[in-house]
Amino acid sequence: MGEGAAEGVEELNDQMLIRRQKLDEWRSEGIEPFGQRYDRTHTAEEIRSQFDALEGQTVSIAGRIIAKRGHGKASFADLLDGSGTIQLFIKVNTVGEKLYKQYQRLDLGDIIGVQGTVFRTRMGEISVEIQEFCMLSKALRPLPEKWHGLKDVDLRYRMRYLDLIANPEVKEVFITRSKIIQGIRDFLLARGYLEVETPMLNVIPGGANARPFITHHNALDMDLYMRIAPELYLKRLLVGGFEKVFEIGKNFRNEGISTKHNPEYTMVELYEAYGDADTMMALTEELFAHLAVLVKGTTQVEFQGQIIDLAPPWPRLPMLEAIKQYAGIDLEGVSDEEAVKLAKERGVELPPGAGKAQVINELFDEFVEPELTGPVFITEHPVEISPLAKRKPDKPSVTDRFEPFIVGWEMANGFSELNDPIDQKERFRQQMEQRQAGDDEAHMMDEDYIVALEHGMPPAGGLGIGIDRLVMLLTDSPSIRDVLLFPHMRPKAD
RNA sequence: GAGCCAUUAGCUCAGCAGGUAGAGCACCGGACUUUUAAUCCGGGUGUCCGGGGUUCGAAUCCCCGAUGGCUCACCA
Repeated sequence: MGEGAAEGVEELNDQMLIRRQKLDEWRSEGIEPFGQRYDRTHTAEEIRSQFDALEGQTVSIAGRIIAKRGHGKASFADLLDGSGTIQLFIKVNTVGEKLYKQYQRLDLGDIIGVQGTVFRTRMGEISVEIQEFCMLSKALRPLPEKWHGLKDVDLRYRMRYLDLIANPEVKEVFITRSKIIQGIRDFLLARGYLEVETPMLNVIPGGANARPFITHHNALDMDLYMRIAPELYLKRLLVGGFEKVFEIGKNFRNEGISTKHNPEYTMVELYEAYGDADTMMALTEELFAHLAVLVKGTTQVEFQGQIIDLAPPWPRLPMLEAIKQYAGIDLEGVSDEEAVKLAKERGVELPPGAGKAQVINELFDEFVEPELTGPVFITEHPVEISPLAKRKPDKPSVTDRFEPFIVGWEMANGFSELNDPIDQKERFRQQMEQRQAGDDEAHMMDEDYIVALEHGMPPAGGLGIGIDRLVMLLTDSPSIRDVLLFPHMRPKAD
């Protein structure tokens, strides 16, 4: 991308040519259209909110011209800055012929600095009457259409800056995203958590069942993996004596792209020594409700027409009970063979060699998950699909794990952390078997992590929350691309 | 990865019983000293996504490809 333009291969359309001509006109008058620092006294929003104090005063503002309305010897324009828009007014007998002519040369999209007087027009619009203005940046390409905005989703994602200019509501989503992430950080810091950073380049990718991206380190001449989760590093920190840690950052998973999946996505993972799954469920409820109030002012959240109340406490539903309830199949005490038979009777496809754990997983995904408007905690996942979670003391075939579901999506994942190194090694061994059987998402063996556990890790609760989905929920965005500034796109080949 | 749909001017979209393209905004020229989707007069600025094919003739029909959207599959 950009090669063509850089080499001047790209053809200029009439509007681009005219804007380049205007660039030359500015320069022929000794004015550099790509200007310097500009000291503003106010933003557009401040002028509007502080109008009573500012009326008749001289202010300096800066921004992008997004509309012009000419009336011969007087003109109006709309100036957009980071706070919003403000109307500009200019009269030839105030500024003189020369400046007025220069004003008329301005194109939509140009960025200017304005010194002028605050006043209200006959129609009641708070405005700034230009006394002086200067060029800060010349726009060499036209903006998208003012009324319909930029609709082409391909262009919106590829040229997000235009989307942000043309569709102001898009900005709001990303402001909310920032508030949510800051809200999570504040919430955890206030509870004594320490924010840490762990490697994104991994020798052994762990902490999740997923296919990783592979990259290469030249000096070491070795392949490295982009992390699929920070979990195993964060738990090493529990061994080291940090008792409450969290990390906010990207995970990378080499899997499909959809309205709910982007190859790189943002997670918060946190671990609390001496806690357990119950500690984490309580924290999850509180955090979600807190964030909803922070960005919406209420725990009642509307998503695509349905109202979800995030106020704690959320119901807890063991996986087998959920399957009984939604699929009408009771797997309690059922053998592997019987479980597989029951699933096949319901038309569920299973990989060869699947056992009861896979049956539970498949039945849950197919019959239960879409029904979970929630919020609800699904608990007691089979040990086979939870290789890093502690077993329930009274029920060793399942783990002390939970996943909150809202609007049918898995929003997070948490459990009491497995701190028995011998059990952990055995779990890894089973994962390796699955790997050898062709499951390339099964966990890899991490001997170094076992060694860490052998030094003693306190019992702990752990939690990972998919921040993108959380932002989707709280901004009523149906696609993950709407909450990512630059979602992954194929390069445009032409 | 599979299916369906889309791609026409800078932007938003018409045009698709096959006769080489139109509108609004933007842009260009002109008028206009309080407009706000300003208005009025004049001007269409185009690789109809790309490449083949059918046809006297293709934006339109067929095939291949590119990109995007949705659905499904895998996952969070």
